[in-house]
Amino acid sequence: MNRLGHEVLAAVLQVRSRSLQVLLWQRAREPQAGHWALPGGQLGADEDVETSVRRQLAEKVDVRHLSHVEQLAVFSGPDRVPGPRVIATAFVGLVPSDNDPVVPADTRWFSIDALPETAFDHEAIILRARDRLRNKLSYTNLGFALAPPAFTVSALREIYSAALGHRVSATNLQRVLSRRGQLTPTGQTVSPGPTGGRPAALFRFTCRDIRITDPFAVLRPPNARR
Amino acid sequence: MNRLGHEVLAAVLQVRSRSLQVLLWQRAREPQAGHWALPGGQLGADEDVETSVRRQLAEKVDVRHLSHVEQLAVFSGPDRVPGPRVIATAFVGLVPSDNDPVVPADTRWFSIDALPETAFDHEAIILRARDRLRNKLSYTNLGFALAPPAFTVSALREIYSAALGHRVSATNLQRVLSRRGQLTPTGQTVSPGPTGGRPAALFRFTCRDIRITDPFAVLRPPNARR
DNA sequence: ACAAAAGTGTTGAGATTACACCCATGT
DNA sequence: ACATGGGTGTAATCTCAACACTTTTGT
Repeated sequence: MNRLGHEVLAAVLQVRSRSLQVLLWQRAREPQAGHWALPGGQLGADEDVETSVRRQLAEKVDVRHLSHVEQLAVFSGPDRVPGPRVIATAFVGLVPSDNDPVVPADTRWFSIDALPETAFDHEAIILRARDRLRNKLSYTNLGFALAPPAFTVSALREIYSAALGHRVSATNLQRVLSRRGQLTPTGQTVSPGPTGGRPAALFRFTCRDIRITDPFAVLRPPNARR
Repeated sequence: MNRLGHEVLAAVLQVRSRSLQVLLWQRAREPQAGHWALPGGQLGADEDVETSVRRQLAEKVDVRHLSHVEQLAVFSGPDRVPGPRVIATAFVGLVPSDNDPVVPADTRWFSIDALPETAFDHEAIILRARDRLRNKLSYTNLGFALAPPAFTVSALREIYSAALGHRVSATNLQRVLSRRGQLTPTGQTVSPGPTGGRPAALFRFTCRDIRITDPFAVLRPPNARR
């Protein structure tokens, strides 16, 4: 049987400083020393790819910060890395924006809009991960994975704006998520800053497991009223 | 380096006799002789997974019949097949419903609602493929991959009904697809059957490359009217 | 004429954006 | 009082399902 190397890679995304950022580490050795790479590593003998990626990520970030992990795609070009062939299963990982996990010295966050020189095919993986996130923010409750446990609508607006790459209206964001039952008020409020203003109510996501909240409006079964 | 077997598998789907069917072949040898399996095979040394799956499928169906092929997911449980470990990259393949490709003697179409005894984890792959197709029919133009080059709205309704698993109204199907610009009239009509009726107009899909036709209605950029 | 199948008109429900307006707090 | 940020009311727009109605054919 033809036997091949197999690695898992993760694009770990977080909204930091109002921009969508990805966690990368700088390669110390050839090939491509100095280039920035996605965390990951070789698939172990007794683990599936999901288990493996969580194990590999533990070397870069405290896995307890990861609010969501999902498969993205296989990258399998015969020459995607130099040397012996390695197939990669790529993942998206998400970290809520209030966390600031400790990361190793060779590891940094980069805004996806200003990536450094990346290794191999990792830039393509990062962009695919970003697109996946943007799509799922629209039709699932995936916001829970980017938001802190409790938040104001303004704070949530910042997160969505950064992740989607365009302005989001706080008014309408609250209404859309509320209608879908995604937001639950905690009952608490936050006192306004020194400049005044009405105290903001704190919310949390009703459900912290991914689910489709916007079943596609078209071509739905007859008489399937929500 | 840890080296593993890697195979590609495809759930080739087609609407036949008003039901969504999948192409399976019957295993002649152990393990699981007699069970029905997805077409596929070992990844070659100099091909990526997309290339490989098309090559493997050529042994079962004339590849020219395939209107669309896309990655589905990686299946990587360490014991998903007996013997040495093999990781599978699974695909969805689609065949337009007017084709009846010649298939080998050990190969048959099965309705997804009445699967035979399947091999390994292939049933899970088939069901994932079905769900992927159903979702994409709603928010992309993927219907083109199931429909013949030209068709009446009734014929298209049959195809969508079979693929989605529920009744679809011809009236509303035509309106939704037309509004999205997916349908182009050919100008031709089909003469009615012996029972009479108005002649049906023939349509074709405007575009035969997959694209998202229903950009998610929510959380779209400000002032982005279509 | 009548039945059959195709296609159009129309209505009502629901969702979403944009924007005006009201609310609660700090200075 | 007034500025500031938070939150609600509401109108205009779109989309879609349902169903009545019209059109075009064969018998």
